[in-house]
Amino acid sequence: MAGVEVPFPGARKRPPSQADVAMLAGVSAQTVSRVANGLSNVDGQTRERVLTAMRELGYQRNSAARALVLGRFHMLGVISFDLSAHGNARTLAAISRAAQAAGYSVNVAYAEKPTEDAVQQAFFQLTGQAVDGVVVIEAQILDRQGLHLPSAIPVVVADGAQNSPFSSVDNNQAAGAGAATQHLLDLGHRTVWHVGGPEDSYSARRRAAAWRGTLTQAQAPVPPQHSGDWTAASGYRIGTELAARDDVTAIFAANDHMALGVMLALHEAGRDVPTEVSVVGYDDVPESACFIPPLTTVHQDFEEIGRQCVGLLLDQLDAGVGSAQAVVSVAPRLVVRASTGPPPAA
Amino acid sequence: MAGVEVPFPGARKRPPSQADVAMLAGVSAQTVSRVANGLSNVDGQTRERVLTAMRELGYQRNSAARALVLGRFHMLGVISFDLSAHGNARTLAAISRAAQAAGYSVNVAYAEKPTEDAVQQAFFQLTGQAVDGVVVIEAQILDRQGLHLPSAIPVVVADGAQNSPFSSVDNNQAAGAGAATQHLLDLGHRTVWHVGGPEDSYSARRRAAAWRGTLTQAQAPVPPQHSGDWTAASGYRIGTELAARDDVTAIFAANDHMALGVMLALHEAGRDVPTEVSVVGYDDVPESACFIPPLTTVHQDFEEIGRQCVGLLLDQLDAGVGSAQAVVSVAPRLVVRASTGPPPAA
DNA sequence: TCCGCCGGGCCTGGGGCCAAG
DNA sequence: TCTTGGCCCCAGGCCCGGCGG
Repeated sequence: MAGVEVPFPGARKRPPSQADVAMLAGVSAQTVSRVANGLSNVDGQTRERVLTAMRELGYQRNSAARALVLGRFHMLGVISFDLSAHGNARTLAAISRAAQAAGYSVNVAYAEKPTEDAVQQAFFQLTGQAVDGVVVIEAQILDRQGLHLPSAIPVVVADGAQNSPFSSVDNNQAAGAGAATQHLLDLGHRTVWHVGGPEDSYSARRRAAAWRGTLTQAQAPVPPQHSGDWTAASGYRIGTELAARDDVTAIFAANDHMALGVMLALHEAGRDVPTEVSVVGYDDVPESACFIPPLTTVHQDFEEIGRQCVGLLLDQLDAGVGSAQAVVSVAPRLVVRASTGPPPAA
Repeated sequence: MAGVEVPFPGARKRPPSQADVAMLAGVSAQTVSRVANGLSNVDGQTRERVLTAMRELGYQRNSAARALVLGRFHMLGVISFDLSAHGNARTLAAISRAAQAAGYSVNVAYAEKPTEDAVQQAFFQLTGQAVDGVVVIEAQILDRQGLHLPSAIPVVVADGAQNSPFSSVDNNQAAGAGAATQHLLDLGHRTVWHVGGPEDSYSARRRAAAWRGTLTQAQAPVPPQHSGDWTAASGYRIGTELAARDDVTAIFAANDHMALGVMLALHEAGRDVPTEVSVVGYDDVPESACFIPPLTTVHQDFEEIGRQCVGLLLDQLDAGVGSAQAVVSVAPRLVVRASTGPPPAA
C-alpha cells in the first residue's frame, strides 16, 4: 500500500513512524528515537539529518506507543458536573492551561449528575482512557468507600469535602461567605437572609454554614434559609418571597446569578437596592460589575484554583500514590460595589 | 490499600493485563481478548470464568495498547479559545456529552489567542496526543493554507468561516442578527446602533454584517459601528458614549454581556429601557431573563450545535477523510422580553 | 583501554490470522 | 462447526554489545 498509494475514501494514510524517518535519514530507528527524546549521544550531523527527515515526513511520535512503553500518558482527567456554571468552566480553563504548560493534555469527562454513581462512571471512563491523574471539580460528598477506584491513580478534588481522603484545593468558602455576611452586619443590618445553592452541593452547604455561623457569633437572629439551584430564575423566585417581607434588609445570595434574580424581584416589588435592601453575591462573575446596581460580591480566583489542582496532581505523580494528602487553600476576597449600604433608618 | 500490599512512595502498582486475567482464569490471553471484545465464539462457561477473573483483578483494557493496534483512539480533540465565554463553555459541554454517548472521550486543548499560530500549536498538541478528529470552537479565519495539518484527520469547525475547507456547524448568525435588527425596525425605530464583538472574531463579523445588511435592505441609515471585546465592561464603555446621543433609540449588542453593560450605562445616564432606548442582546445566557429589564435576545441552541459537531466528525471518521465537506446549520431564534419597545414619540 | 556513537534484540498490552483440537 | 491457543505485528524505548578512533 506504499508508493503508488492512491488515497480513497476510508483509507487513512498511515502516519510516518520512526522506521520511516530512519529509512529516509539512513540511520537506525534507535537513533531516531534518541533524537526524538533529545538525548545527547547523537552526532550533530546525524541529528541534523534525522531532524530534516522528520520535518519532511511530518513525523509525530505516536503517543499510544509511547504511553504503552512508558506507562505514562501525559494526560490528566477532569470530572465536572456542570460546565455551564461559570466557576466550573473557568476552573476547567485554568486547569487546561496549567496542564498544557506542564506538557499534559486534559481529558474531560462529563458527569450528568453529582451522584457518586455518575462520578464513578466518569472515573472508569477516564481510567479506561488512560490518564495519569484525575481532578474532580466541585465534588459533592466523596469518600473512598463510595468511590471505588479501580487502579490507584492520584486524585485531587477542587472544592470538595475537606474530610475526604483525597488531596484538595479548598476555595475557602467559609472565609468568603463569612466576610460577605459580616460586611452586611457591619453596615448595621440586624440580620442577613440567605439564598443558598442546591442542597446536594458541597459549596452551597459550606457557604450556608459560614453564613449561619457568622450570624450566631454576632448574636444575630438566624432567619430561615431558602435554597435555589444556582440559576437566576431560582433567585428571582425566592427574591419574590423575600421582597414581600418588610424585615428583610440584607440578603446574601450564594452566587451572583441568584443575586441577579433577587435584585430583579426587589426591583419589581419597588424596593430599591441598596437604600432599602442590600444584596451580596458570590463568584464575582465578570459581568457582575455591570449589574444594576453593580454587585457587591466575593471574588474567587479560579485561575489560581486550577493551577493549584494541576500542581498537586503533578506533585503526587512525582511522589507516588502513597504520598501524603495535601490541602491547599485559595483565599477569596470581598469586592464591595454598589449593591450594599446601611439599612434604611427605621 | 488492602491486605498484604504495602504501597510505598514511587511505586505504582502495574495495572492487571490480559495475561494476568488469563492466568487466573486458566485460559489464554487470546480468549480474554475475545471476551473483552464481546465476541460470540467463546464458550459460556469459559466466558464466565474470564469475567469473574476480570472483576477480581479489576481489569481494564489498556487503551494505549488498544489504540496502538487498532489505529483508533476513540478520542476527539477540541480546540477552544475562551472557555469563560458562555457559548464556548456550553458548546464544549454539549460536545463532551455527545462524544461520551458515542463512546468517545474529549481532549481539550486551549489556545491562548485566536491566532492561526496558536490554533496550529493546539492542533499539534492534539494530534501528538492521539485523537481521531478535532473540533475547533469559534474559529477565527481558518484556511488550509494557514493551518498546515500534519496528518490528515477530520476537522469540524463550529461557527467558523463558511468558506473554509472544513466541515462546519453554522450557528446561522446572519439569521439571528438579522432578526434582532429587524425586530427593532419593526417596532418603529428609525435605525439601529450596533455594539459589535472583537474585530478578529468571525462570529462578531458575521453578526455585524447581518446588522448592516438588514439596515441597508430597509433603507435605514447605517450608524458607525462600535466594537467591544464581549465583556460587559466594554459594553458599558461604549454604552456611555451612545447614551450621550439623543438620536440613539435602539441598540443591538453582539452578546448579552455587552448588552448588560450598555443597559447599565443607559441607566446611569437616566435613559430608561425600553421606553427611551431599546436593547437587544445575543446568546440568551440563562440569566438574561433576570436582567433589569429582562433582555430581548437571540437564543442559541448550544446543545444542538455540540451534538452536530460530534455527528459530523463521526460521519467523517466512518466515511474516511476524503469524504465530502458538510455544512450543517442550527437556527437561532429571537426571544422577545422587556428590553425592547417602540421608540419614544418624537 | 576507554569513550563516543550507533544498531540489534527484547519488552510493553492487545488484536488479527491461522491452525489445531 | 465451534472453540481455543500460538504467532506475529502495532510503534517506540531501554539495555547491551560492537565498532572505530
